[in-house]
Order: sequence, then C-alpha cells, then structure tokens
Amino acid sequence: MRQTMTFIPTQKGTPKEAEIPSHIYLVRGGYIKQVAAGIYSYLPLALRSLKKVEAIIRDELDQIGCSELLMPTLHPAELWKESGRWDEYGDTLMRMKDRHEREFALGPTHEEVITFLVRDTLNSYKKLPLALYQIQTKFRDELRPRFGLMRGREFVMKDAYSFHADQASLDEWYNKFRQAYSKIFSRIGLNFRIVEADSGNIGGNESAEFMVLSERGEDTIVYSDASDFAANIEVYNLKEGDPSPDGKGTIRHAKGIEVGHIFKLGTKYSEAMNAYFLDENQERKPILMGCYGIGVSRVLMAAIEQNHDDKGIIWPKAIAPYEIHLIPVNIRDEVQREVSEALYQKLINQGFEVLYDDRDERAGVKFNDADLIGIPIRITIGRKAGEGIVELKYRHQQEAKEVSMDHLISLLLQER
RNA sequence: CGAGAUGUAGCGCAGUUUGGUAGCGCGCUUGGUUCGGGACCAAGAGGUCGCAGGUUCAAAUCCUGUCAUCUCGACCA
Repeated sequence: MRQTMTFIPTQKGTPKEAEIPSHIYLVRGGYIKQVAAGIYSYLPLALRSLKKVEAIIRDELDQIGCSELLMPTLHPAELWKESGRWDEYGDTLMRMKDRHEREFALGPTHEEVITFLVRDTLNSYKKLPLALYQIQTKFRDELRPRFGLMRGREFVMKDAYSFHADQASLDEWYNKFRQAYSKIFSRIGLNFRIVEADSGNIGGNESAEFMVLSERGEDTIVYSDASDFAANIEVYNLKEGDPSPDGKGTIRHAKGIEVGHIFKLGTKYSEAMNAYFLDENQERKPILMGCYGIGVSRVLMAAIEQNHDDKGIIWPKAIAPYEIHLIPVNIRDEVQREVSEALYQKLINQGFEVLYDDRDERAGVKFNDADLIGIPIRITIGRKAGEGIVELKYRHQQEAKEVSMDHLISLLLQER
C-alpha cells in the first residue's frame, strides 16, 4: 500500500498550548495530538520516527551484549513496599486498586520488578554479569507536565539494568553503557554532552546524564571552558566565572535537555529485596546493580529543538519518518501524475522510504506541509516532468536543483 | 497543594463590562474559475457557550461550587 498523506493532519495555526518549537511543530505537523495534560497520541509520522530511535537503541545495546525483555506496566504494591519506595516515591507514583482492593502502581521505572525477576535465577557468580533492557511506556504523575513530549505523564522509555558480582564488573558495564549511549545519540544526530549528575530517588552512588544542548532545556549544565569537566548544576552549584573544580579553566553555563541517565545503583535494591548470589568462596553477597535510562519520546523533541527553522522540522536522516517526500505539483496533470507514480514505484523498489503527496492541493500547500513535516529529501515533479527532469531539494538547504530522472536514483543511492 | 491565566464549532478567537434569537477567521462540504510557495467567487454543514446548582420573565454574560487546560516554582527520561 502506498504511503500517502492520508492521516497527517497538519495545521496552519499555532496551537495555544504549545510554546517551544518542537512542541509547536509536532502538533502542527500532524505528529502528535494531546489527549490530556502530559498524555499524547502518537500519529503515524511520530510513530515512524519513534521506531527509528528505538531501532538505533536496540542495535547498540544488542551490540554490547544486552538482552531485550518486556516487563509489565502494572506493578503489585508489595514489590514497592519491599524496596521502600511505595512510601518514598510519593505522588509521582500512579496508584490504583483492583476489584479486590489490592493495590497496584503503574510503573514509573522498573528496579523493583527486575529485581524480583532476577533474584531467583541470578543465584551464582557464574551467571553474572548480565544486562537486560526494555522499551516501554512509563507512567509518572508529574505535578506539572509540560512542553508536549518533554515531560509527559505517560512516555516511552528505554530502561536497562545490569547485574554484577563485583565493583569492577559494574564499573566495566557502566562504561559500556556510557559508550553505547554516546553512539546512540551520535547516530541519532544529537549534539549532546555527558555531565555528572545527582542520582535522585533512584538511588545509588554514581551517575551521569546525557544532555542535549538546547536553550529550551530544563536543566543547567556547568562546565569548564578548558577541560572535560561538566556537571548538572544540582551537583556543583557554580556560577559563571567560578574556577573549575578540577583546577582547569573557568565555569560556563549551558542549558540542556536530559535524554539519558546512567546510574551505578550498587546494592540498594538487591539488599532491600533479597537478591543475593553465592560467590566462588561460597559467600552470600548482594548483587551489584546498575540502571540506564533513555527518554525515547523525549529524544524526538530534543532532536527537533536542535533541528528546525521558522518553517518547520529539519529531521536528522537517522530518525526522519521517511527518507523522501515525493510531490507532484499538479496531480491532475496526466504527465506529472504518471511520472510520479512510476518514480514512486522505482524508489520503493530501491528500498527508499517515500511519503507520496498525491493530494489534489495547490503547490504552496504541499511545499509548506513538506517544510513543516521536515523529511530530509524532497522530490518535486513539475512542468519538466515530460522532459525527464525533476527537482531535488534538501530540507536543510534553501535552493533546489534540477536533476534528470536517469541520474536521480543513482544520485540518491550515492548519498544514502 | 503555592502563584497567575484561560475554558464559546476540528483550530485560533470576538461577544461577558451594561443579561434580550451565538458570531468572525482558518479548516470542512458542494459547484465553478484557478494551479510551482498556504488562490478566488458562490452556496452550505458544524456549537448541551467546560460541568452543576442558583438569581431572573430571560443567562455565554450575574452569583456559588466544581472540573479541565496552560504558564511560573518543587520532581524527572
């Protein structure tokens, strides 16, 4: 079936609830629709991009030896009472009761469930280390959801957990994740920085955040202008111009969007929830744990914050919903229509992902929608279609160029 | 739960001060003219005015309550 514009409800006006560009363009471009505060439907375009982010994450995590699993979103209260977080977590935990008055929570994170899962099986040092991850919808009853997908009450998160017999193994895996995360965010096309972070109520003793640099970020990063030192201001409350704590350079500030966070949890959950193993000396020890999160839906917003202009989104190739946006200027023109249909088929056969705008709309409407939606390559079929000439335009460039159809495919394959 | 604001058609808004038959723009439908950067003309469809109660001959408008949404703080991927 052809991929056309059938359910891409773009709109001209700016939605009043949206303030930042990423939110505005996701709504205007027909990517998301709000259902309640902090709760959104992902329309077809958004889902395609989301799946691409997920695919990159899966690829990199599988490469370092993680296994994907899927845990429930509904958690029995008993597990959270075991860890102590039923009381600690506060109102952010979405709570509910079943028909028997038994208490449950909608999972905001899965340390409890994963510890429950592994404590019966990871009983020997021979089975460690192990790393597991899932990509799943999380629920957090934020006091104030905002900025669209940036801080939702329901959002897609990749959460990973690692299990170790000793500190050296935890350190090793923490670094593996750190590197995998760097690859993931680089592949997505984000300009990010790794900073020292506070571990918050997840617990643990060392953590780092992956911050996408953006004026619209909710976090403040303090960093040295002469070294690698960088931290969340929550950890080092430094002013601009202060000397850097590592003795090199002076402190600067930047705003960032937190898209990833890695923690060395240590034994907080294994001790509380009785997850022990026997080591080679038959000594009973708590499993050391690490946990690693990526805000998958937030990545979409962060990417747009870094990649847009006054007309709309400019997707990085890796996570664009389609590679090519094909636009016949006038679908009623028989030549244009036939050339477009043939080219569409040709592109599909070459494995390109193509969005085909076969609507009977004026050129301006289609071009504006294309700019808004932000697919990297636009191919326009116009008056010169009969001569075998089409127009090629990249979303990140101003000018279009005319290309003969004979060269088009090979040119596209080359640049892929 | 603290502070501020807003709820009227799918979207954006006017009307509320001074109560009196619910309006505008965009979008949508039909017909026609247009057709490479959000066209034009004509005719239409679409609304329990967030919800509940009250005052009144009469409430979008006044009163009380309530819910929702947004912005500023605390929390987080």
